[in-house]
Amino acid sequence: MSGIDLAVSTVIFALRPDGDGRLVLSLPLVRRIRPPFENRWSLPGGAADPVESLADTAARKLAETTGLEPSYLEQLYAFGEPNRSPTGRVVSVVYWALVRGDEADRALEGENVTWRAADELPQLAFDHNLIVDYALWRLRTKLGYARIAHAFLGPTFTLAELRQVHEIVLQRPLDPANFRRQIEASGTVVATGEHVTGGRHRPPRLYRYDTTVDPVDPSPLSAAGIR
Amino acid sequence: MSGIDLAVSTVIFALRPDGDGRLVLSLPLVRRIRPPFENRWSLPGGAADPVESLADTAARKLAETTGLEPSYLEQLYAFGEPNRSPTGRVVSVVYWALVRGDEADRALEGENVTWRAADELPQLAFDHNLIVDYALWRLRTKLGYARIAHAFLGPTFTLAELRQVHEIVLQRPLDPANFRRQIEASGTVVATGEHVTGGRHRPPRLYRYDTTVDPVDPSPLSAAGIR
DNA sequence: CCAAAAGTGTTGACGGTACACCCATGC
DNA sequence: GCATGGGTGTACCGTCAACACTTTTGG
Repeated sequence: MSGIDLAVSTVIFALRPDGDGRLVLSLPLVRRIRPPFENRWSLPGGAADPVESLADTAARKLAETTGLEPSYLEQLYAFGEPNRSPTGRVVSVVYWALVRGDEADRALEGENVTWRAADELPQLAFDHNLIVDYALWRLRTKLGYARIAHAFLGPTFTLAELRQVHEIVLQRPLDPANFRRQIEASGTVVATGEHVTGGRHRPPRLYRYDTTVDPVDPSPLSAAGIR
Repeated sequence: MSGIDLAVSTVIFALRPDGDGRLVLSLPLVRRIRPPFENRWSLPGGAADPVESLADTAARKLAETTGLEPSYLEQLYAFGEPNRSPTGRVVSVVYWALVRGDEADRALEGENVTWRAADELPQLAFDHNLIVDYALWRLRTKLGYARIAHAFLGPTFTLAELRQVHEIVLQRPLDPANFRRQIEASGTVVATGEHVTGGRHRPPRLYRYDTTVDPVDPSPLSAAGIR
């Protein structure tokens, strides 16, 4: 009708072990099986659904390609430059998502789905490299003021694990003492009272995210239930 | 084709004098002349253009309804809830814009276009009240960390004028001394060397925005030339 | 006891706020 | 001179980075 195709894509972040067993910020890519950019890797996505909300479509595509559910999902940007697809006008509403590491371990992977380190991506189809760069920038920026790192972890975690998430995403070491105080001051986590034993050191406390407070985003959109 | 209509709308902010001559944060609304929401006020916008970029469409619609050019334009959000229009599925990519006050004085206004104070809006069509709330939140938040207030002013301005912009948008008084130091420390304005005479007080310096530094947004998108 | 990581305490630099005070102009 | 706003100086306070130090486990 309007001559413009509407698509939904998602940048999916997870922390996965690399060859050496070290956790790396990674994302899944899907191989394009038809032109344009045939055989090139691209972001998971597809045509917008006439009935679903855009966020639901993003979550569904995420589940279809990875078998996972997002623990965090947020709209990134609507990309609509006229020449971004050689086949015609396409406007892509892009979301970004976080998935838990223990879930990502059992993620689908195969001939047409691959996980790659976020900072070592091949040349992707369309403008998807730019999109990932922007999503990375948003993730790193938002980690500074919103408490979303727990979305990479399970329901309970130690502060050392939470700090490791920050360190991997931000790519720099953080002072354990100061990190502890910042998190405790934010009031977003509560101690479960349990401890983790088995390490060759003092047993750390277990925490869980406090769901009763702190919406990550105080914007009017979250109040309206829009993600 | 997909059964989804793609629209572009814009929240246009300007500082305009109210009845008492005091500047108020205002925005233009257009009267809907057909169902749904016939005769209701709504945001300027229309169907996405197959050839133009989304930002260009937003700027063109802005010019068509107000006769003005935006001094700042940025994408706000893509609204796409399935039930936001009673006539069918519509996804609206919404932009927000700032226009200069001296331009806004000669803005078009008539039977089907009206300017209203941003915090005293009537009930608008569709979800446009929510959209304006979000745009207001973004404007106020962004004013705190990005130097965009000059977009409301002419090419040269005094620090008192710039401070007044902040005070009106943020709706609270600011300390002139501290405001001066913050702005000067940001390095985003330079003194022209000229002064404004005629006031019953010491003549203030004139400043202009320093275009050589400080992109308002250091995100990868602005580096790629996308607004 | 030793190693290692958890957790606490202390200090100094920095940025923002409050506010006293001086400057330059019109009347 | 006086009122008015422009512009400067300074003290205080909270936040954060740096780092010394204590605690609790496994071996």
